[in-house]
Amino acid sequence: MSAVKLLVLGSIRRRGISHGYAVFSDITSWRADTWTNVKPGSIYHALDKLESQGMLRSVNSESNVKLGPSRKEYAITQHGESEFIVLLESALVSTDIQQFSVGIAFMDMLPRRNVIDLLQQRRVALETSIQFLQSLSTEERPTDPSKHPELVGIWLAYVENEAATTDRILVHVQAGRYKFKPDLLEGNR
Amino acid sequence: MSAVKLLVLGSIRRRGISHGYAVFSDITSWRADTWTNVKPGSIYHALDKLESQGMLRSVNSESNVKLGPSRKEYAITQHGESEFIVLLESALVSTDIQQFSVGIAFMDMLPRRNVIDLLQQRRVALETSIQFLQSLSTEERPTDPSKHPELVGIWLAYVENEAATTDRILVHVQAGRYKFKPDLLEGNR
DNA sequence: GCATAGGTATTCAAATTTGACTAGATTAAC
DNA sequence: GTTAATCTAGTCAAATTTGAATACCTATGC
Repeated sequence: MSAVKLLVLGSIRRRGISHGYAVFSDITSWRADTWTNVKPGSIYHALDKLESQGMLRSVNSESNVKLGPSRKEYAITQHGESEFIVLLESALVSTDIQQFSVGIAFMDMLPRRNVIDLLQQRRVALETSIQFLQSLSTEERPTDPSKHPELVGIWLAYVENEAATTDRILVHVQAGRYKFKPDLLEGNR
Repeated sequence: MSAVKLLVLGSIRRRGISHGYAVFSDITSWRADTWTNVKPGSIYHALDKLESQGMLRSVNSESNVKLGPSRKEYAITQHGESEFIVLLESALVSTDIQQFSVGIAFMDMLPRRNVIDLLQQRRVALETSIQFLQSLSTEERPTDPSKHPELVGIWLAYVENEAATTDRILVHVQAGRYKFKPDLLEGNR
């Protein structure tokens, strides 16, 4: 699963009412097309799919100001809201950089505490990968690719870099940077 | 395009005559299933496709030693050989880590000189990305994701790490590590 | 006043990927 | 010796992604 659904839900959520081309413009304007790979076709497919799953609903906006061909407009449903949160949380723990990027783009939709927790989970998962990769034996004259020092090196460097990146963001978020969804300070529990 | 075609061609090329399940075993044995994402279904699809494009041909091996259900066996054609080289060269310059990994796994099928040249090209492409990402302005209170310091930071760290990784491999290859395809030392030209 | 370029908006066929399923052979357990 | 598990091998429908094509509207130059 790519990050299209999260990107589409997030874009529509921001605007309240939106349509395919606006989602596409958002995504290209915030350069998400370079750090993920979503093409127009995937967006329209995702819109159909999300609507059929009850996460979006069609709205025929009164203020459908014509600037071109007719549009199909959508709004997010309650079901879509909760799906958005689920996808967002899973993106923030994903070791995949594309998923993770989209998660960071929308992280302000969650409370700070929650984000810190998810980032720590990602950190742990990356640490496990580091341990695993370090445990692999390599050979100067590798008999098969799994023993190739450069191949192992590529992936070790990748996960170590992701771990460092995660740590850095964690520090910033813990230090109070960026605005987040207000946390309900719960006196009970 | 994922790295499936390159992986399938490379696996069959190594064995001379092979079949879907053997390709799948190779790929999992050299852990390519963790650093790319190829599932059995994609392999069989790629085999069909490559055959229909004349890059593989069916062979009914005499020594089809039965150890289970019947197999479909393939060998690489001359056309497949040249496609393999094209895909391999493009993998080695790709900034995508999955593509690149597969390229490294098979780099010994090219002459050392050629590999060095391709790695230098990758290095240049990454440098361009670094320059671009460094030129982006960010905001503490980003109005949209493209201005988010952490988002830009994630990608900058990624490409800088890839650049460093490429440099490291380049140094090793230039220093004479690993065996490569013998270079035809050309007196003319 | 009209072609044409560019921005807006979507559709659709084709290619690819995923995930679940089928099924034959061999091994291990009992 | 027969059941269950595992390994070998592949198929197929459904989901997703890609890329090209369509079509409407507005501004611009000439």
